[in-house]
Amino acid sequence: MKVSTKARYGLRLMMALANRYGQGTAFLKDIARDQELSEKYLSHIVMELRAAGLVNAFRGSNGGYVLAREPYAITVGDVVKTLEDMMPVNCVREPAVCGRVELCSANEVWRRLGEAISTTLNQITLADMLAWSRQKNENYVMYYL
Amino acid sequence: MKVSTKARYGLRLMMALANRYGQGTAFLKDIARDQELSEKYLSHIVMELRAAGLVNAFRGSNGGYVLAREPYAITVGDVVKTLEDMMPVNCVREPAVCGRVELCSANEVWRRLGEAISTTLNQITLADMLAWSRQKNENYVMYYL
DNA sequence: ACTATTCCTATTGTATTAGTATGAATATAT
DNA sequence: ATATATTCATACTAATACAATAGGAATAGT
Ligand code: FES
Ligand code: FES
Repeated sequence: MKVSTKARYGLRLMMALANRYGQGTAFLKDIARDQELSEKYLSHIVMELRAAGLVNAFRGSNGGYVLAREPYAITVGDVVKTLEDMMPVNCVREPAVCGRVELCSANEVWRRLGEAISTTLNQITLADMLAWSRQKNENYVMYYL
Repeated sequence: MKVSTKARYGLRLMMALANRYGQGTAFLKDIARDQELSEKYLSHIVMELRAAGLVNAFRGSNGGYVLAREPYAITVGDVVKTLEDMMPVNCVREPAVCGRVELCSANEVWRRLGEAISTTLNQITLADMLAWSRQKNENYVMYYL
């Protein structure tokens, strides 16, 4: 039960964009360098985020990416669910997978788990994360002064 | 973010034992047949459950397995956490994995997610599941009479 | 002794995930 | 126009984790 690196990288990418929201587009190249991630791999990820309407893309020289909405209007759930399936088991949505779902009590366990996961991630916005990050950064700087 | 089949099978195995709790030992062979799972594969799983103190084993002819505690005293969390890691990301427990955890706000997201997962699974007992299952079974039988 | 079970270790198979390669399409700037 | 810098699209390869099997040793009843 691990979240994929795709989702983790995707969230970091979104945070990089959130962090400079309002300051124009960012090149994938720069984000990849800053976050120390493969640009090629990130390009797959950002394309999915674009298809999901979470970022806007501009092609050509001086192109780049921007967040499609303000940070408070994008949740971690939005990001994660476009990059991987947040339902921890298939038989909740497709009862056909396990025979005799009517009799299976495990099904209810996984349904509740799925609900807990999405509830948790849906209630954290990128703006929340920005606030945490800035607070952490303050403490960090203070500590090392 | 899927729960492994190991954990899913393990839970079904535990439910099979819970369902006949108080009626002596069960052979793995029979459980495997009833649940339509590979006995070989189940044998790995049940060994881990035994090592975790969730089932007791008896060797030799007329051996078998029994639940180590009463169904209300075993949670789904107990079962799942012995069969896979319930923490969805490594850097929560081992901050060294990602550099600069102090500055990373994603860390807090995964910490909360891990908490939601274990809270959810820890509060469901095998007895709860038995109750659901019996209720479902009643409805099922009624419906098809 | 015989049989039926659990226990142990090693190996193989399979699917998913992670990452790379290559080049086309597109927009800007000179 | 041409050069350049970016995103876009598709195909391929590599690495890892997961699922399952194989073969036999240990153990305990009959
Ligand atoms: S219906 Fe899928 S776990 Fe039982
Ligand atoms: S510290 Fe692990 S996600 Fe940032």
